[in-house]
Amino acid sequence: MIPDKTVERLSLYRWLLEGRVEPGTVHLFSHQLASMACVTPAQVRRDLMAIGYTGSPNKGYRVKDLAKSIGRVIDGDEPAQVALVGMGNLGRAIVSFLRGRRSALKVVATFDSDASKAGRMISGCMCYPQGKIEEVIEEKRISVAILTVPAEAAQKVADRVVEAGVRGILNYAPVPLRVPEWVFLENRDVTAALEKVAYFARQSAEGKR
Amino acid sequence: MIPDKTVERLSLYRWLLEGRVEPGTVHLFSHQLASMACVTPAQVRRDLMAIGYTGSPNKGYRVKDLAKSIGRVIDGDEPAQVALVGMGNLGRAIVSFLRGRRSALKVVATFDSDASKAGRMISGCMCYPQGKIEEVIEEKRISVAILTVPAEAAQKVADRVVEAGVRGILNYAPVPLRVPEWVFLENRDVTAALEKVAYFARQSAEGKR
DNA sequence: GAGTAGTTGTGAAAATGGTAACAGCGTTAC
DNA sequence: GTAACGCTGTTACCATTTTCACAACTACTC
Repeated sequence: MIPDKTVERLSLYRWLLEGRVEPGTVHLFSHQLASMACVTPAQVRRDLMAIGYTGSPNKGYRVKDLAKSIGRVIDGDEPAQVALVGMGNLGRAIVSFLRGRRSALKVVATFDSDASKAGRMISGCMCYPQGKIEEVIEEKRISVAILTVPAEAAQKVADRVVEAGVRGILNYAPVPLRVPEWVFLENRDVTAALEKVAYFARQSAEGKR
Repeated sequence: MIPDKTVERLSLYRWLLEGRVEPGTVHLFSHQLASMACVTPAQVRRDLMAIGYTGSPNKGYRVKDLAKSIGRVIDGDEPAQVALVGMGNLGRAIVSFLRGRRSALKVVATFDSDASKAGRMISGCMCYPQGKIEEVIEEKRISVAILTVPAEAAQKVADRVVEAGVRGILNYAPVPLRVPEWVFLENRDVTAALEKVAYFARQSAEGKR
């Protein structure tokens, strides 16, 4: 099992390799990739060790090969199907954002409690009424859900998507969720992140005084 | 210095204490707060130790006192001033979201490269042209910046806000940023988060097969 | 007043994540 | 041919974060 943080960095490495590299570059050393990703060379080598990719001591890593190897590990055989629940401002922004990026991950369904949004394409994706969560998730074999619903609704929605078969949740609602231990949960509360940044910014400012 | 993760949880505890508690509750035990926050009781006690708050062995923690103590540590004396750069879909969504929440953090300025947005109130906050970043940040003593700009622009904007005096950056652009070591940086790349969740969701699904 | 139940605060251990150091190996220089 | 160089893969070490376990304490009971 590859550690949490490593997966995140691998995703970044791949993105860098797919277009952020000097055009025409075939080989790359760990220190070059490290510099682009703002991490140490040792970190890069260790991360690549986790996926079993091996470079040559004198050429480094083959850009295309490496990107493909990372893809095999992260994406697996077929791309994961993703649903997003809660088409408020944040939900729509995320859907639009993801549509613009090449990724093996596709948002194939969105849901909203507002019935007037149902049945329409919003931000390029079909929006269903919330009553159809179970039906659509099962039918489309959706395994990942993004939650951008109000705090009050989050736990109930989480319970429903888990019950319907979702194995991973990316939670933007500012509330902790209780999920079974086999469901992977990542919290992305904006307020908490901002308070953390503000706290350390202040620490830094006080240190300078 | 309080550790990174602890600050995030403290922020959550405070939010829970300020309204998610059974009305009329005066005292609270660590296991009750832990249950609400979905962490272990030991974790709660450790976190509170970090801010030097101490409860009574038989009553637990005083709800109001604790919330206030956390606030003193996290917020400091005066609330931090926040700027957001990049009023695209995501930027506007975040500004709206933050406006709706009680928080010591106020977004007091936004910026966009699109000149037609300049000088107008957008999502309830004054939007300035990007040329005024330095001027406005210095004038309003802004110490925290949220970046929701395209990947290509992110490093340049980061350099400018740091130069102007910002000490903490919350980065939503999907690109690693190089900042001086005294600037606190938190990355919130949506794609990376989603790929991570998808990876572990798949692991979980394969384990069950 | 002594005993009991239930909690806190904290040292010690475990787990997790990152860094440093080095053996091994192509490649190049001479 | 061989010595030297520079990089990789890997191991051992270090730092940070979480969990465990338990002494100390307070209220309550009898």
